[in-house]
Amino acid sequence: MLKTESEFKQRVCELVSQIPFGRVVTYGDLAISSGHPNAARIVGQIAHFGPPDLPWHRVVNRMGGLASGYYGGRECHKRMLETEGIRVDVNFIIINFEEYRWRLTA
DNA sequence: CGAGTGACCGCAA
DNA sequence: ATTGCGGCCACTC
Repeated sequence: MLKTESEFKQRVCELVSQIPFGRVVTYGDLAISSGHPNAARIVGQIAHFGPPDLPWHRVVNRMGGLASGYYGGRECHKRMLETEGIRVDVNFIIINFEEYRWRLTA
């Protein structure tokens, strides 16, 4: 068996790194796809302390809104999404979020 | 090693 | 419809 240490993190890390361009995912989905339906909080921790190489800017909350602890602030995050071709509301909420939402193969 | 925190989500009043 | 609270697991100090 694999090491029981942070199997969850490995899963989330992998999924995030596999998010296609111009696509977004929710913390909840990542948690569910990782095996823990209500571990969305952990995803946030991993996102904050996790590897910066991963496109965390493509990860948003359930409402499709940008997070708060992103490096540089929501402004940077918003620009990133816009760079990906995703329209973001002035309230930092992704427009047509469901349309950009990437379906995880749970 | 122990305690606190956290980029969340879901439900209840 | 809105607001408030709890829970769950991992990571850091």
